[in-house]
Amino acid sequence: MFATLEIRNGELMKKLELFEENQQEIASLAKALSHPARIAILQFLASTPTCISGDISDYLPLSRTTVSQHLKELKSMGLIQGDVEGLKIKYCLNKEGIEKLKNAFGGLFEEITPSENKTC
Amino acid sequence: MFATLEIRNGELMKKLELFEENQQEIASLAKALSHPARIAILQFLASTPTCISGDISDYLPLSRTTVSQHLKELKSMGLIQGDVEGLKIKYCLNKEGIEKLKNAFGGLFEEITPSENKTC
DNA sequence: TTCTAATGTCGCAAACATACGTCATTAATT
DNA sequence: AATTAATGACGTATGTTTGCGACATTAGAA
Repeated sequence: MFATLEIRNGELMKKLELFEENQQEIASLAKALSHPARIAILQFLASTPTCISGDISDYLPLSRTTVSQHLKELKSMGLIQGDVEGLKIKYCLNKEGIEKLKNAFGGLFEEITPSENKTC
Repeated sequence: MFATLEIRNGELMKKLELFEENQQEIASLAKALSHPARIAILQFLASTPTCISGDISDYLPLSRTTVSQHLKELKSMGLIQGDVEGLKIKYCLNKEGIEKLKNAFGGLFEEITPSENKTC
């Protein structure tokens, strides 16, 4: 369950890579949720009746450039999708990604439920 | 639901403070989970039959100092507790903290469930 | 009281994240 | 073809996180 030091290609692995796939996946997903702007974006996309085109930064206290970066991060984690439609881009939650997110955290939460009969 | 620019004490607020309490809380909890070492620590604490004293870094590919910092972070978010017992410290999951974590994410996950009948 | 072991704190360096202005690209409009 | 509007990419400044060795603190053992 817990990683030990390894060498690969004659080089020391990056510290992050010394953990399990499972641990890395959850950590990555958690990182995607670790900024209030990204939470706000997910909530906003969920709250609209259609996928959104147009400037999401109108709804956030951040510049368009910054929001664009947060969108990119959410997209790279598969939590949202952006479909090009002519000059505009329609942003939407990505069903599979959100499902993956829920499952990953669900699994973790089961794993880390403190047992009742633990002697401390 | 979405913050607008505000001034407080004549100073510009920190960007992070421009978001809702709710969004900030989830983001902070997510940040606590955003490193594989911290996931591994939570899993490890959950997996032991008693609370753990002794060097958790023995089980992780990181130095004692680094692990100590990760423990501090988890503790500051209330996810674990460390009870001093003489010279040793017994680390344990913190029931209330884990509960809070589950509720926060549970709430978010409900909120961001993509609706079936959305027109995209 | 001195020594030792368990643990935290400090300070640094390197890596990474955030925020944003400016520029590049491209689709539609004139 | 030239213009405009929507958007992403690039560069950069500033702040935050990570990782760790060296030092400090403290409880108990000798």
